[in-house]
Amino acid sequence: MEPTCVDTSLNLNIAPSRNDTVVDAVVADQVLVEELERLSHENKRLNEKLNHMCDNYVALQKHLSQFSHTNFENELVTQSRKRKAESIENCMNKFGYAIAESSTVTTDHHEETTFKHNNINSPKISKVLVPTDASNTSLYVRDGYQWRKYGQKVTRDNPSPRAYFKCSFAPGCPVKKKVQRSVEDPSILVTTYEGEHNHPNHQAQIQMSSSCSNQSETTSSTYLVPISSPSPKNPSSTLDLVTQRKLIAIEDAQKSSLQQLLVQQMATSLTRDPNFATALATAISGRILDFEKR
DNA sequence: CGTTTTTGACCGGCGC
DNA sequence: GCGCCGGTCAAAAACG
Repeated sequence: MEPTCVDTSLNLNIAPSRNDTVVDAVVADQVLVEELERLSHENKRLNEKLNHMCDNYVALQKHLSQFSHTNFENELVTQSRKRKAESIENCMNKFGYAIAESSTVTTDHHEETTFKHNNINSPKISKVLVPTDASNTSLYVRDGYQWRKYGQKVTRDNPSPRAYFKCSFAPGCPVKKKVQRSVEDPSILVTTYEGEHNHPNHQAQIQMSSSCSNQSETTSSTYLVPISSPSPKNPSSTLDLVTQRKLIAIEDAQKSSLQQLLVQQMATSLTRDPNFATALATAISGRILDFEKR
Protein backbone atom coordinates (compact mmCIF):
# COMPACT_ATOMS: atom_id res chain seq x y z
CA MET A 1 0.00 0.00 0.00
CA GLU A 2 1.12 3.50 -0.72
CA PRO A 3 1.73 5.77 2.25
CA THR A 4 -0.56 8.67 2.84
CA CYS A 5 1.73 11.60 2.14
CA VAL A 6 0.65 15.11 2.88
CA ASP A 7 1.55 17.61 0.23
CA THR A 8 3.85 20.05 1.90
CA SER A 9 4.16 22.40 -1.03
CA LEU A 10 1.90 25.07 0.35
CA ASN A 11 3.24 27.85 -1.87
CA LEU A 12 5.15 29.25 1.04
CA ASN A 13 8.11 30.27 -1.08
CA ILE A 14 7.66 33.89 -0.53
CA ALA A 15 9.93 36.15 -2.54
CA PRO A 16 13.10 37.17 -0.68
CA SER A 17 12.63 40.21 1.38
CA ARG A 18 15.00 42.62 2.95
CA ASN A 19 13.45 41.76 6.24
CA ASP A 20 15.57 39.22 8.22
CA THR A 21 12.51 37.68 9.83
CA VAL A 22 11.30 36.58 6.42
CA VAL A 23 14.69 34.92 5.72
CA ASP A 24 14.45 33.15 9.07
CA ALA A 25 10.96 31.99 8.21
CA VAL A 26 12.15 30.55 4.89
CA VAL A 27 14.98 28.68 6.63
CA ALA A 28 12.58 27.36 9.22
CA ASP A 29 10.25 26.33 6.44
CA GLN A 30 13.05 24.40 4.71
CA VAL A 31 13.87 22.64 7.97
CA LEU A 32 10.24 21.72 8.35
CA VAL A 33 10.07 20.44 4.77
CA GLU A 34 13.16 18.29 5.35
CA GLU A 35 11.66 16.97 8.57
CA LEU A 36 8.42 16.15 6.78
CA GLU A 37 10.28 14.37 4.00
CA ARG A 38 12.19 12.36 6.55
CA LEU A 39 8.94 11.44 8.30
CA SER A 40 7.38 10.62 4.97
CA HIS A 41 10.21 8.19 4.20
CA GLU A 42 9.86 6.70 7.65
CA ASN A 43 6.14 6.35 7.05
CA LYS A 44 6.78 4.63 3.73
CA ARG A 45 9.26 2.22 5.31
CA LEU A 46 6.83 1.36 8.13
CA ASN A 47 4.04 0.85 5.63
CA GLU A 48 6.17 -1.62 3.69
CA LYS A 49 6.91 -3.44 6.92
CA LEU A 50 3.22 -3.48 7.77
CA ASN A 51 2.33 -4.84 4.34
CA HIS A 52 4.88 -7.58 4.76
CA MET A 53 3.44 -8.46 8.16
CA CYS A 54 -0.09 -8.41 6.73
CA ASP A 55 0.93 -10.79 3.96
CA ASN A 56 2.44 -13.13 6.51
CA TYR A 57 -0.66 -12.83 8.64
CA VAL A 58 -2.99 -13.67 5.74
CA ALA A 59 -0.88 -16.70 4.88
CA LEU A 60 -0.99 -17.85 8.49
CA GLN A 61 -4.72 -17.25 8.63
CA LYS A 62 -5.15 -19.40 5.54
CA HIS A 63 -3.17 -22.19 7.13
CA LEU A 64 -5.16 -21.89 10.33
CA SER A 65 -8.54 -22.12 8.59
CA GLN A 66 -7.31 -25.11 6.60
CA PHE A 67 -6.11 -26.67 9.83
CA SER A 68 -9.49 -26.12 11.54
CA HIS A 69 -11.30 -27.48 8.51
CA THR A 70 -9.08 -30.54 8.55
CA ASN A 71 -9.92 -31.23 12.17
CA PHE A 72 -13.64 -30.88 11.60
CA GLU A 73 -13.59 -33.09 8.52
CA ASN A 74 -11.76 -35.72 10.49
CA GLU A 75 -14.41 -35.52 13.14
CA LEU A 76 -17.03 -36.31 10.49
CA VAL A 77 -14.96 -39.14 9.05
CA THR A 78 -14.57 -40.73 12.43
CA GLN A 79 -18.27 -40.48 13.25
CA SER A 80 -19.05 -43.95 11.97
CA ARG A 81 -16.11 -45.26 13.88
CA LYS A 82 -17.38 -43.41 16.91
CA ARG A 83 -20.68 -45.25 16.72
CA LYS A 84 -18.84 -48.53 16.72
CA ALA A 85 -16.77 -47.61 19.71
CA GLU A 86 -19.61 -45.88 21.43
CA SER A 87 -19.97 -48.27 24.30
CA ILE A 88 -16.30 -47.87 25.08
CA GLU A 89 -16.55 -44.12 24.71
CA ASN A 90 -19.50 -43.90 27.09
CA CYS A 91 -17.54 -45.88 29.56
CA MET A 92 -14.54 -43.61 29.14
CA ASN A 93 -16.66 -40.46 29.43
CA LYS A 94 -17.80 -41.57 32.84
CA PHE A 95 -14.20 -41.29 33.92
CA GLY A 96 -13.75 -37.88 32.33
CA TYR A 97 -12.09 -38.92 29.08
CA ALA A 98 -13.13 -38.11 25.55
CA ILE A 99 -11.90 -40.07 22.57
CA ALA A 100 -13.22 -38.45 19.44
CA GLU A 101 -13.09 -34.83 20.56
CA SER A 102 -9.51 -35.07 21.69
CA SER A 103 -8.58 -36.15 18.22
CA THR A 104 -10.08 -32.97 16.83
CA VAL A 105 -7.40 -30.80 18.35
CA THR A 106 -4.49 -32.92 17.30
CA THR A 107 -3.26 -33.52 13.81
CA ASP A 108 -0.66 -35.59 12.07
CA HIS A 109 0.37 -36.40 8.57
CA HIS A 110 -2.10 -39.25 8.25
CA GLU A 111 -5.02 -37.00 9.15
CA GLU A 112 -3.95 -34.39 6.64
CA THR A 113 -3.88 -36.93 3.85
CA THR A 114 -7.28 -38.21 4.95
CA PHE A 115 -8.63 -34.68 4.68
CA LYS A 116 -7.17 -34.18 1.24
CA HIS A 117 -8.75 -37.40 0.14
CA ASN A 118 -12.17 -36.59 1.57
CA ASN A 119 -12.13 -32.93 0.63
CA ILE A 120 -12.65 -33.64 -3.05
CA ASN A 121 -16.06 -32.34 -4.12
CA SER A 122 -17.27 -32.17 -0.54
CA PRO A 123 -19.41 -29.20 0.45
CA LYS A 124 -17.94 -26.61 2.78
CA ILE A 125 -18.84 -27.45 6.36
CA SER A 126 -18.30 -25.23 9.33
CA LYS A 127 -19.21 -25.57 12.96
CA VAL A 128 -20.07 -22.64 15.21
CA LEU A 129 -20.70 -22.55 18.94
CA VAL A 130 -23.27 -19.98 19.98
CA PRO A 131 -23.80 -19.10 23.64
CA THR A 132 -27.43 -18.69 24.70
CA ASP A 133 -29.46 -18.75 27.82
CA ALA A 134 -29.71 -22.36 28.98
CA SER A 135 -33.33 -21.77 29.97
CA ASN A 136 -34.14 -20.58 26.45
CA THR A 137 -35.28 -23.67 24.54
CA SER A 138 -35.46 -22.10 21.09
CA LEU A 139 -33.05 -23.32 18.44
CA TYR A 140 -32.89 -20.11 16.45
CA VAL A 141 -29.53 -18.53 15.80
CA ARG A 142 -29.34 -15.04 14.31
CA ASP A 143 -26.52 -14.96 11.81
CA GLY A 144 -27.70 -12.40 9.28
CA TYR A 145 -29.24 -14.92 6.91
CA GLN A 146 -32.84 -15.96 6.55
CA TRP A 147 -33.56 -19.60 7.38
CA ARG A 148 -36.58 -21.85 6.98
CA LYS A 149 -36.92 -24.73 9.35
CA TYR A 150 -37.72 -27.96 7.56
CA GLY A 151 -37.29 -30.58 10.22
CA GLN A 152 -36.49 -31.46 13.77
CA LYS A 153 -35.16 -34.68 15.21
CA VAL A 154 -34.09 -36.03 18.54
CA THR A 155 -30.76 -37.71 18.02
CA ARG A 156 -29.44 -40.62 19.98
CA ASP A 157 -26.37 -38.96 21.42
CA ASN A 158 -28.16 -35.84 22.61
CA PRO A 159 -31.48 -35.52 24.49
CA SER A 160 -32.13 -32.07 23.07
CA PRO A 161 -33.67 -31.96 19.58
CA ARG A 162 -31.72 -31.04 16.47
CA ALA A 163 -33.31 -28.52 14.13
CA TYR A 164 -32.71 -28.49 10.37
CA PHE A 165 -32.75 -25.23 8.44
CA LYS A 166 -32.45 -24.26 4.78
CA CYS A 167 -31.39 -20.81 3.62
CA SER A 168 -34.53 -19.07 2.34
CA PHE A 169 -32.95 -15.72 1.62
CA ALA A 170 -32.22 -16.54 -2.01
CA PRO A 171 -34.04 -19.15 -4.11
CA GLY A 172 -31.73 -22.01 -4.89
CA CYS A 173 -29.25 -21.25 -2.12
CA PRO A 174 -27.81 -24.65 -1.23
CA VAL A 175 -26.79 -23.83 2.32
CA LYS A 176 -28.23 -25.84 5.18
CA LYS A 177 -27.64 -25.60 8.87
CA LYS A 178 -28.23 -27.83 11.84
CA VAL A 179 -28.72 -26.42 15.30
CA GLN A 180 -28.53 -28.48 18.45
CA ARG A 181 -27.89 -27.71 22.07
CA SER A 182 -24.54 -28.98 23.25
CA VAL A 183 -24.81 -32.08 25.37
CA GLU A 184 -21.83 -30.92 27.43
CA ASP A 185 -23.00 -27.36 28.00
CA PRO A 186 -26.74 -26.73 27.42
CA SER A 187 -26.10 -22.99 27.27
CA ILE A 188 -24.28 -23.50 23.95
CA LEU A 189 -26.00 -24.01 20.61
CA VAL A 190 -23.89 -26.05 18.22
CA THR A 191 -24.60 -24.77 14.71
CA THR A 192 -23.32 -26.71 11.71
CA TYR A 193 -23.33 -24.98 8.33
CA GLU A 194 -23.15 -26.99 5.10
CA GLY A 195 -22.35 -25.42 1.76
CA GLU A 196 -21.72 -21.85 0.72
CA HIS A 197 -24.22 -19.05 0.19
CA ASN A 198 -24.67 -17.91 -3.41
CA HIS A 199 -25.72 -14.45 -2.24
CA PRO A 200 -24.38 -11.78 0.11
CA ASN A 201 -25.30 -11.56 3.77
CA HIS A 202 -27.88 -8.78 3.50
CA GLN A 203 -28.49 -8.18 7.19
CA ALA A 204 -24.80 -8.24 7.99
CA GLN A 205 -24.19 -5.73 5.24
CA ILE A 206 -26.79 -3.40 6.68
CA GLN A 207 -25.18 -3.66 10.09
CA MET A 208 -21.76 -3.10 8.58
CA SER A 209 -22.84 0.03 6.76
CA SER A 210 -24.69 1.44 9.74
CA SER A 211 -21.84 1.00 12.13
CA CYS A 212 -18.28 -0.01 11.45
CA SER A 213 -17.11 0.13 15.04
CA ASN A 214 -19.84 -1.98 16.57
CA GLN A 215 -18.81 -5.31 15.16
CA SER A 216 -19.63 -7.54 18.06
CA GLU A 217 -23.16 -8.34 17.00
CA THR A 218 -22.41 -8.93 13.35
CA THR A 219 -19.38 -11.03 13.89
CA SER A 220 -20.67 -12.84 16.90
CA SER A 221 -23.50 -14.28 14.89
CA THR A 222 -21.01 -15.72 12.50
CA TYR A 223 -18.35 -17.11 14.79
CA LEU A 224 -19.35 -16.91 18.39
CA VAL A 225 -17.58 -18.36 21.36
CA PRO A 226 -19.32 -19.47 24.48
CA ILE A 227 -19.34 -16.92 27.26
CA SER A 228 -19.73 -19.41 30.03
CA SER A 229 -16.59 -20.94 31.40
CA PRO A 230 -15.96 -24.48 30.22
CA SER A 231 -16.67 -27.32 32.50
CA PRO A 232 -13.58 -28.77 34.15
CA LYS A 233 -15.20 -32.17 33.93
CA ASN A 234 -14.83 -32.12 30.15
CA PRO A 235 -11.27 -31.52 29.09
CA SER A 236 -12.11 -32.02 25.46
CA SER A 237 -14.75 -29.33 25.66
CA THR A 238 -12.28 -27.02 27.38
CA LEU A 239 -9.81 -27.52 24.60
CA ASP A 240 -12.45 -26.83 21.97
CA LEU A 241 -13.56 -23.64 23.62
CA VAL A 242 -10.02 -22.41 24.07
CA THR A 243 -9.34 -23.08 20.40
CA GLN A 244 -12.50 -21.20 19.49
CA ARG A 245 -11.50 -18.25 21.67
CA LYS A 246 -8.12 -18.12 19.98
CA LEU A 247 -9.81 -18.14 16.61
CA ILE A 248 -12.04 -15.25 17.64
CA ALA A 249 -9.09 -13.28 18.95
CA ILE A 250 -7.26 -13.79 15.66
CA GLU A 251 -10.37 -12.88 13.71
CA ASP A 252 -10.88 -9.70 15.73
CA ALA A 253 -7.26 -8.76 15.17
CA GLN A 254 -7.70 -9.39 11.47
CA LYS A 255 -10.82 -7.26 11.35
CA SER A 256 -9.23 -4.33 13.17
CA SER A 257 -6.17 -4.47 10.94
CA LEU A 258 -8.43 -4.72 7.91
CA GLN A 259 -10.35 -1.70 9.14
CA GLN A 260 -7.13 0.23 9.53
CA LEU A 261 -6.08 -0.75 6.04
CA LEU A 262 -9.44 0.33 4.66
CA VAL A 263 -9.24 3.69 6.42
CA GLN A 264 -5.72 4.18 5.13
CA GLN A 265 -6.80 3.26 1.61
CA MET A 266 -9.72 5.66 1.78
CA ALA A 267 -7.48 8.44 3.07
CA THR A 268 -4.95 7.76 0.32
CA SER A 269 -7.52 7.73 -2.43
CA LEU A 270 -9.13 10.88 -1.09
CA THR A 271 -5.87 12.81 -0.79
CA ARG A 272 -4.92 11.72 -4.30
CA ASP A 273 -8.25 12.76 -5.75
CA PRO A 274 -7.77 16.26 -7.24
CA ASN A 275 -11.52 16.92 -6.98
CA PHE A 276 -11.43 16.16 -3.30
CA ALA A 277 -8.38 18.40 -2.84
CA THR A 278 -10.12 21.21 -4.71
CA ALA A 279 -13.31 20.79 -2.71
CA LEU A 280 -11.35 20.73 0.52
CA ALA A 281 -9.38 23.82 -0.45
CA THR A 282 -12.59 25.62 -1.39
CA ALA A 283 -14.22 24.66 1.90
CA ILE A 284 -11.21 25.75 3.95
CA SER A 285 -10.82 29.04 2.08
CA GLY A 286 -14.53 29.66 2.47
CA ARG A 287 -14.23 29.15 6.20
CA ILE A 288 -11.23 31.43 6.42
CA LEU A 289 -13.05 34.14 4.46
CA ASP A 290 -16.08 33.76 6.74
CA PHE A 291 -13.84 34.10 9.78
CA GLU A 292 -12.13 37.21 8.36
CA LYS A 293 -15.50 38.82 7.60
CA ARG A 294 -16.46 38.62 11.30
C1' DC B 1 -53.78 -15.59 1.75
C1' DG B 2 -48.95 -16.36 1.62
C1' DT B 3 -45.24 -17.75 4.50
C1' DT B 4 -43.30 -20.26 8.21
C1' DT B 5 -43.33 -23.87 11.68
C1' DT B 6 -44.56 -28.34 13.38
C1' DT B 7 -44.45 -33.14 13.23
C1' DG B 8 -45.24 -37.78 11.67
C1' DA B 9 -43.91 -40.50 7.70
C1' DC B 10 -40.63 -41.88 4.60
C1' DC B 11 -35.99 -42.90 2.64
C1' DG B 12 -31.28 -44.33 2.36
C1' DG B 13 -26.95 -45.63 4.63
C1' DC B 14 -24.80 -48.55 7.79
C1' DG B 15 -23.92 -52.37 11.00
C1' DC B 16 -25.10 -56.86 12.44
C1' DG C 1 -32.78 -59.02 5.41
C1' DC C 2 -33.69 -56.42 9.43
C1' DG C 3 -33.34 -52.77 12.59
C1' DC C 4 -31.39 -48.42 13.87
C1' DC C 5 -30.43 -43.82 12.93
C1' DG C 6 -29.93 -39.33 10.70
C1' DG C 7 -31.83 -36.54 7.25
C1' DT C 8 -35.67 -34.98 4.38
C1' DC C 9 -40.44 -34.52 2.80
C1' DA C 10 -44.93 -32.84 2.95
C1' DA C 11 -49.47 -32.03 4.91
C1' DA C 12 -51.58 -29.58 8.54
C1' DA C 13 -51.45 -25.89 11.72
C1' DA C 14 -50.06 -21.41 13.12
C1' DC C 15 -48.97 -16.83 12.22
C1' DG C 16 -48.86 -12.07 10.42
